[in-house]
Amino acid sequence: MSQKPKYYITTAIAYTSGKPHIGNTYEIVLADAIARYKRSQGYDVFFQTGTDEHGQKIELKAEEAGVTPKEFVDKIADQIRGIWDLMNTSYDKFIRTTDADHETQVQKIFKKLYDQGDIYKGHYEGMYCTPCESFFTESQLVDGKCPDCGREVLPAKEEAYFFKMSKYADRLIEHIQNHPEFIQPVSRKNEMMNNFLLPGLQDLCVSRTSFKWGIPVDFDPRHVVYVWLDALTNYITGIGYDCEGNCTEQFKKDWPADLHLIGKDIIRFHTIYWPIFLMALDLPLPKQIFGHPWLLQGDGKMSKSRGNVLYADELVDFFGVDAVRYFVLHEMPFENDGVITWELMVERMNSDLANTLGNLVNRTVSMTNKYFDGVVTDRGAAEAVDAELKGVVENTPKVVEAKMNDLRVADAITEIFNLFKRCNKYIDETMPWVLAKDEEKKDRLETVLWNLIESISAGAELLKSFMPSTSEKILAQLNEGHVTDKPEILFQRLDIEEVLKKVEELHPPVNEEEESKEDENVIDIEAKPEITFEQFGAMQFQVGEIIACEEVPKSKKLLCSQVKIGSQVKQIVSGIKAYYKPEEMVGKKVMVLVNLKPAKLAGVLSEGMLLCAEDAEGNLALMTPEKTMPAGAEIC
RNA sequence: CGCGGGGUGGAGCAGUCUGGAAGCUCGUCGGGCUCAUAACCCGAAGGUCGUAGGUUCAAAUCCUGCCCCCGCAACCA
Repeated sequence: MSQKPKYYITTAIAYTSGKPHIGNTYEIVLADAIARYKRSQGYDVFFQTGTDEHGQKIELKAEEAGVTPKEFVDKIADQIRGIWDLMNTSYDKFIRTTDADHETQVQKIFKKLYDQGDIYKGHYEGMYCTPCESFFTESQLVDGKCPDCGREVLPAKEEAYFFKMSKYADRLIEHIQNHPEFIQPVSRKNEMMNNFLLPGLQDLCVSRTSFKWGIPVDFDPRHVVYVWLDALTNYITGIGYDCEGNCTEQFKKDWPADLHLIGKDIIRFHTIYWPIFLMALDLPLPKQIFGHPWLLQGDGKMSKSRGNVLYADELVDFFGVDAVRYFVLHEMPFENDGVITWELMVERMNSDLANTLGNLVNRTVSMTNKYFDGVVTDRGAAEAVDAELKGVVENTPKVVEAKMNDLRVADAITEIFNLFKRCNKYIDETMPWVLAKDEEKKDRLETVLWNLIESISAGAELLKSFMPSTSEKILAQLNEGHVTDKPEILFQRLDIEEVLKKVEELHPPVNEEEESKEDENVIDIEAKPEITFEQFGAMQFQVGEIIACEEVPKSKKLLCSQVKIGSQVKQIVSGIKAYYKPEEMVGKKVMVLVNLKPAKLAGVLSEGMLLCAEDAEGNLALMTPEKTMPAGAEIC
């Protein structure tokens, strides 16, 4: 029997729709650092990660690629696993939602929840966005398009199973209020409570009939289990949950999870739906859910046309595995999004890794070789200056432990590097090269070097969880006072200009003109069904002159315009505040859909629609007549 | 009055709960040293702590108004 306390940590499972970028990779590295640290603290750690492989999006992508969905996800899952391995992450289990035992168990869970009345059959009606696999109500649409991706949506109605969320809401609210550590960072807690729990939970759709690539509902095979009941349950199926009661020993030991590490975008699903599923299954809730921030590109969002998408394997080619681990762990603050740029990485590489740490090891090994042929022991020639160094060495593990317990991984690393900085200072304080000139100071010199080796080794030991192979290399070079003949360069300094040049060669920048040209030519929108001339004729378009315009109070995007059309004036509200100022609207002649049924927007009546062109980024441009036309002129 | 987070030397952040000489990393400048990867150590310059008021012996910190940024929610005819 193991006496060690257990620690079960998971990452979110990665969606197998494409190659993961550095932001996705961050999560697994963070989890790995925590897992390794807990192991070093004597915990019996189980660390699970994996892939989420079902859904319509994958079905479509596979079709495009001309392969079966299974072939498609096999390839991507391999790729993801390859990157996790490249990053030297120590996961114990890589679960895939296409694993047979997971699928079986999800079917059983679905059935159980149905039998006990938590899941019921109803139907879903609304506008559906295929790429996002989401239904939206009419009112949620943006310009009649998907609010998430901006693409076309189609009206759809389908039979579906729903989960009764409201039944467990009170219990969940109570749990969250009684366990302040449950949602991390705490600022997210309020967001969840105020926006979702307190106003009342909607029932959650848990099945689909619109695609096939999913786990079939065994008692109603036209349905497949829809995303969250399939994906979230990986945390229990992966360690051997069985809802008929035959759970594995491992499940009994490891559940509930100690930490679900997830991105801040899916906090809602993990802090609301997941706990409620668990309540329905009569299982204890995970102890903590940490929604980590995102790692962002310095100059805006990643975009392939800008050639600035960062991938882990590419960064590893430039910097090496441990350096990349260091960047992502160190640059990520606890609560706000972190920024990562080539400049920043080179700076960290040079100043922290090469200068502070690498050079420290190098000079220590060199001096030990030079003065003592590579072997030193403690001569006991202590002096007052040693005490401060020793104090830092003794204290750092405690500080690191405190930081790690709060999941402040970046801070923990900083503490370790402070130890190395203190070592560099110690060298200047003791000036070994001066001691070396005086034969009588030989013992003191040896003691100084011994203290250094011991201190650096202690630091390297702490570094193990964050930069495992670097830690090993340092310990091997110092080897308890029997140092290597020649110091190995741990991190080579890099020249920022050269790096940027290479990056540019790797990703030739798309120049502005080409990019905009590309945008113009490249926009394809989903084709709508053909209409008749009569249908077209039903719509009345006219030129309107904007005679007044003001912002709609309390709305972020709306402008309210008075539009003169012929002899009448209509009030029209439009979502274009981000692109036009009210004063520049006045006087414009624009294209208006006049006979649209009036509606209220943010409480303001709108009696028509100003027509705009929209590019791929959602930028809008008003349509205006190419020659001067009077207000009210018909557009036909 | 939808909810929440934030605005601190050139850059990135800590400090705010529990008022009491404004701190860290990088960069810049000057000095020291030479064991070392032009690395290391020391020092300096640089901040109206978004803004306007208030409380206080004392405010980055507490209170109030306002401006700006960012999430979530709503909304974009």
